[in-house]
Amino acid sequence: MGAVWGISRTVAEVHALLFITGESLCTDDVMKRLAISRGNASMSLRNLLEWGIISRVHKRGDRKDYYQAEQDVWAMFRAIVRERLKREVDPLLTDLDDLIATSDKQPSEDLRERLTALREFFELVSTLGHRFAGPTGHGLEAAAKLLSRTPASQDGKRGRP
Amino acid sequence: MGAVWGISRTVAEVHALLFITGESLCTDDVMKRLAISRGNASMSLRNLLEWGIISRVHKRGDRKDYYQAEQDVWAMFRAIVRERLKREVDPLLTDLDDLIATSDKQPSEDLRERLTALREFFELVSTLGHRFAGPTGHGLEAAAKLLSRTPASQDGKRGRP
DNA sequence: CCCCCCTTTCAATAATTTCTGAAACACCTA
DNA sequence: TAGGTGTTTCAGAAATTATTGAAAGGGGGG
Repeated sequence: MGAVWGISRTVAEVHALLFITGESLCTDDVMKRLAISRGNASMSLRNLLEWGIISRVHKRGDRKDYYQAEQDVWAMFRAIVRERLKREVDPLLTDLDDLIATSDKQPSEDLRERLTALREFFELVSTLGHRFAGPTGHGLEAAAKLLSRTPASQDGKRGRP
Repeated sequence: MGAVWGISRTVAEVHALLFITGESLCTDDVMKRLAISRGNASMSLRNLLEWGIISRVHKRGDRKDYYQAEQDVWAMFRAIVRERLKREVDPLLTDLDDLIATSDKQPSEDLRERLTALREFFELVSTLGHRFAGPTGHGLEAAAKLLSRTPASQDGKRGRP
C-alpha cells in the first residue's frame, strides 16, 4: 500500500503495525515486533510523524515516547495530500514558473503553450488539493461522495455539487 | 516531475525530451541526445508506451520506429491515472477484500471497521479515478475547474505565496 | 551535578534498482 | 535464403537507497 503514496517498505510496515493494532507502541515494541534495528525504528517513526499520520503520546509515570496512528482514514489521507502538495507540487510550480519566465525569448511559441498548460494543470491540482486537505476538508469528503454518485455528464457541465 | 507519478529518472528524461521538443524521434535520436545506451533507451520507450503517454509513429519510406509524446496535458494525466488505478488501486482493493473476508472471525470488531473504512476510501478513489480517466473524462475536466472555483463552505487560507 | 534511560545520529554495509553493451531476434527486400 | 536494418533481451556493473549498530545527545530525578 505504501506504493500508493510513495514511502519505503519499513516505514510502511511500521505504520501498518500502528494502524492495525490501533495501540500506542514505543520504539522497543516496534523494534521487537518488526525485528528491525533501533535506528531504523527511530527514523521510520520520525518519518511518519513528519507525514503527520502518527502522533506521539505520553503515558504518565513512563518516560518512554509512545506512538499511535491516526485512525480516521479521511484525516490520514488529508494529511498525506497536504504533505505531498508541499513536497512535490509546490516546488514543481515554482520551477515551472521560472522555466516559463526564463523561456521568454528563444523557445518556440509552441513550447511555451505546452509549459503553460502544464502549469495550469498543476495549479488546479494544488487548488483542489488544498481544498481537500484544508480546514474545510470535511466538506470535500461529502462533495467527493456526491460526485461519485452523480452520473458522469456526457453533456459537459451539469449542476454543481 | 517524474517523482509525482513515480517513474525512474531516465524514463522521465526520455519523456521530457519527447514532450518538450514535440518532435517524433527514433531510438538513436534518443540515445544520442541523452547519452544513454541502446538498451536503456529501448526499455524507457517501451515503459512510456505502456503508460500510454507516448505513441509509435511511422514515417513512410523509413523502417525505423519513431515516437512522439502525447501533447495534451489532460489526456496525458488521464492515461497516467488509468494506469495507476490498474496497477496500484485495483490490486489493493482485492487484497483488502480478501483481508476483510479472511478476518471474519478472530480479529477485533474494531479492526474490521477500520479495514472497511479503508476499502471504502479506495473504492471511492477508484470510482472517481475511472470517471476522470474514462471516456467522459473531458466532462470531468470541466467539473474539476468548476469545483476549483466554487468557494468551499468557508474560506481558510488562500493558496500559495 | 551526575546517573540512568531513552532517543537520535551517522558512517559502514547491505539490499535494491537502474544501466550498459553485446548478442539474439524479427522482419523486410532482393 | 542471405544480407541489411532496427528492436529487444539479459547478465553483470554501477548507482542509488535503506538498514544496522554503536556512539553521542538530552533531560529528568535523585
